[in-house]
Amino acid sequence: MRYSIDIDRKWQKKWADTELYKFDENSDKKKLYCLEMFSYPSGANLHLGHWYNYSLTDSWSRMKRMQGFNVFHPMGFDAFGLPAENYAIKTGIHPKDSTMKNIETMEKQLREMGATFDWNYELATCTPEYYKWNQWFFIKLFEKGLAYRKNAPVNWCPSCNTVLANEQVVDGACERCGSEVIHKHMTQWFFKITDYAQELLDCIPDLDWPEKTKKIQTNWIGRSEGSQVALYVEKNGEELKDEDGNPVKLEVFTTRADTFMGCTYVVVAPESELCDKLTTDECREAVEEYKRQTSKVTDIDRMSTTREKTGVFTGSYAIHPLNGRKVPIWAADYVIAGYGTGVVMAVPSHDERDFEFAKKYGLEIIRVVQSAPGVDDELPYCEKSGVLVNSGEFDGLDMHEAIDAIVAKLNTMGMGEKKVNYRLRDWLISRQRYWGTPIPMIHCPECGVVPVPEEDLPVLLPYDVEFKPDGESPLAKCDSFINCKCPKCGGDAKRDPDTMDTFVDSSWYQFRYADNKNADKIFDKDKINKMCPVDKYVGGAEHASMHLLYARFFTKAMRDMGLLDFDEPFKSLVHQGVILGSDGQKMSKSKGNTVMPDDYIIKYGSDVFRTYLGFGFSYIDGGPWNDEGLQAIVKFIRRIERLTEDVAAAAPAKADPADGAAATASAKDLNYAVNYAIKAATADIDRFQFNTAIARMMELLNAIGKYQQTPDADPQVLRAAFEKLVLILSPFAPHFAEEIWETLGNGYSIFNEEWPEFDESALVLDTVEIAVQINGKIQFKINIPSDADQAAVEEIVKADARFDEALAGRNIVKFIYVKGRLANIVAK
RNA sequence: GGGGUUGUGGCGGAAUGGCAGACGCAGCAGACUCAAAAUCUGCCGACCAUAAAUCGUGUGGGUUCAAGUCCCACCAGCCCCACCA
Repeated sequence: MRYSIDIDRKWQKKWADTELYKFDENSDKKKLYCLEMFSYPSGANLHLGHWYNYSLTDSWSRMKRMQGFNVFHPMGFDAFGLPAENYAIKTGIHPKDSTMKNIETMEKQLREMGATFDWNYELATCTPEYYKWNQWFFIKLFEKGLAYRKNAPVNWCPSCNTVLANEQVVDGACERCGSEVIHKHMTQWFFKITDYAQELLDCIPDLDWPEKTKKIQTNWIGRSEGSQVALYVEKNGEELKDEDGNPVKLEVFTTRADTFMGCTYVVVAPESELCDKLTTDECREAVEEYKRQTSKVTDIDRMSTTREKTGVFTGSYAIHPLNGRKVPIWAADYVIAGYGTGVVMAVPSHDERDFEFAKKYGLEIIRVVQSAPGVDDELPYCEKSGVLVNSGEFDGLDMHEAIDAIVAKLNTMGMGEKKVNYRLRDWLISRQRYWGTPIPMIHCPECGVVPVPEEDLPVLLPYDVEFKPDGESPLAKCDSFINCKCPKCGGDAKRDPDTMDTFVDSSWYQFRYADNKNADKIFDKDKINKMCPVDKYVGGAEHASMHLLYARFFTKAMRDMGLLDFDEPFKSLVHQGVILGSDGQKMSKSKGNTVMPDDYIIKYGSDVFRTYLGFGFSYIDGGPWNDEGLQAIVKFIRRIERLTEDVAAAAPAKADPADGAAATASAKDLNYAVNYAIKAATADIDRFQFNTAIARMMELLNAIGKYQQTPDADPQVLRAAFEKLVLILSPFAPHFAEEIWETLGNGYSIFNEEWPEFDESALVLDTVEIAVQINGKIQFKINIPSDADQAAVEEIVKADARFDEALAGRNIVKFIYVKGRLANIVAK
């Protein structure tokens, strides 16, 4: 037998013909839902990242299948998105055509991987059968008040006259034409994920997720406990009032209400509506100019504490509610509209950014906190401890008491309260693009915003659309799409011209898989409760904050709508690492450092490639590509091939390595090796540590080779050990293992065999070598009975002549024995 | 700027706080061979002629009987930051 791609093809055909991996919804085995993050069909070929993620997660799920789980393992495509549209703009090939073609190619390649996907459950998000339910759910969210419209900035290229994605903005310029990108405000749809901020936070500790991912989510939600305080506004010498004649209040969130008496100015985000309202006629021109400047700066740069602060006076003043001080209101870009209330109280004496700004613009600086009474610390003094000064009735209070006292006082005036703020912002889902789910809303001049009636769904994405960028959403230019009748009044109306963020598609696909052909419902509740949540979810760590949070939000919203009965979509999560180019850089076509899996598959077969991916890297860390180690697997597979011939020649009668154990010492050694390999490999595969699992298999192969060399080797014992090796290797080399199984006359299929169990008693050795240390330094090694207790070990060690020599007359202070490992003697 | 993360032989990488370098790749030596390939055996962190000893997990501190592992500071690299997916 000689393993090659032909063997891959032989078994792929047989698996397909016999529907070996067909999922049985009615099985009474325990359900296990194993899911990899689905892929975006951008290029025509599967890249190395897909292979790394999918092939090895498939190995994991193959083991689970052999362990007796009813494994649900579907695959599909995240098929809407910007790249297909960009490709279309460049080449004229319609996104639907290129996407469908890419999906076809990728499906074929995924089959060539030899994975256990059941293609009956496939889905593609760009099909009306799928996106209909995006629209349906959008309307449900709208009905619940969880979808709403507000103004938000977009990146705008004034030259191309179009909206740009962040990735299309390179150093503040349009990637196509190089013009300077500005921020433009548009009315857009948001999902109110902030309603779930607290629950999203509360459920994190119970998730079986990587700690770092939990940390990222916790920080992303960013709960902070503080206070909201308010100031009235004076504009042109008069109190500013709203349309109803009520005084306008500037609401400010702060974690440092204790410093409120030191507030000497207030800052508003320049792009906010509030800023426009506050700006006086005299200052209008300067503010407008400043807004033009800031519209070019990214949020990340704006929040940087090292960047030089800039700002401009709005002409209005805020009135401090406690001391009546009239403080100027400035517009400055270190405050961001979408963040908190978009207004900041500035206390230059106790905040670095405020201090820098105040010094630059000559604003007043008043110390209100001292580290201890009478100590004039250098300003800004930002430590979170101290006592108050220059704060009238609050002088002398500890700053923590002062927060309570000041907020309590403000509260009696209706000007402040304790408040929890979250860094998390609502999810902006409108995209001014073609290749996505149309937003199922109608804008009627009479009735306002009206949802499309459920029976009219899906709102189909039209095929013939001009999606070249020229200033409008592509759908807005498609007359047959955009013009419609209002479902309420029947009058002429227009559809929403935007499409949804593709993260909407990927926030609930994990549920649709389980009921992917349901034409009547988003999914059947009983079915989803039975099949979901996902038991093991595997994908890139780059999704730690957004995709994974959005999917959790959708699950909770669906639960509250009664669509399903659990709280979290993904019980257990693993992130595979990133395989970089051999230059240590991220792989990209432009850098020319990509690796094509197909080249290796053709040359070595998919099993060699998969096993190498498992062996050559720490799965969770990834690392630079290097195929030198591939030889390790080539040699490993060849050795097994040769052994197969030897073993197949022996009688097929089943024997256990343990049977021979009583007979010979060599058989006993082999039996130990078999059981150790099974135990360790099983545990390692379970925790996605494939490199050490395969290392244990190599050790077992070495042990089998050694046994084979012994003169008294029993062919049946050899065969039994070899079969165990093939079984535990089978998840990584499925075609190869299937071929061996057939060669051995063991029938079809090896994947219907049970995963081998190990025998703990075979792992108990009579003696064990331990290290003897004095004060932590190794002196010598010694064999002891493996069941010896500390007293017995102490006696054995003390009786050894080497011990006296090493002790050199010192006294024994303490004797520590770590079972089966070492003895450490503390000596003085 | 904020958040996350990594740092171990020539290389990929192992190591529940317990003998650092498992398992391999590459390399070196030997066996087999007319020869080569393949295969098999042995060696393979530094220092050192060799052995012993000593040193050794980015740097500097600390905790501990014991630190690659835990804590603090620093250095270097990588990833993410809300319109890429």
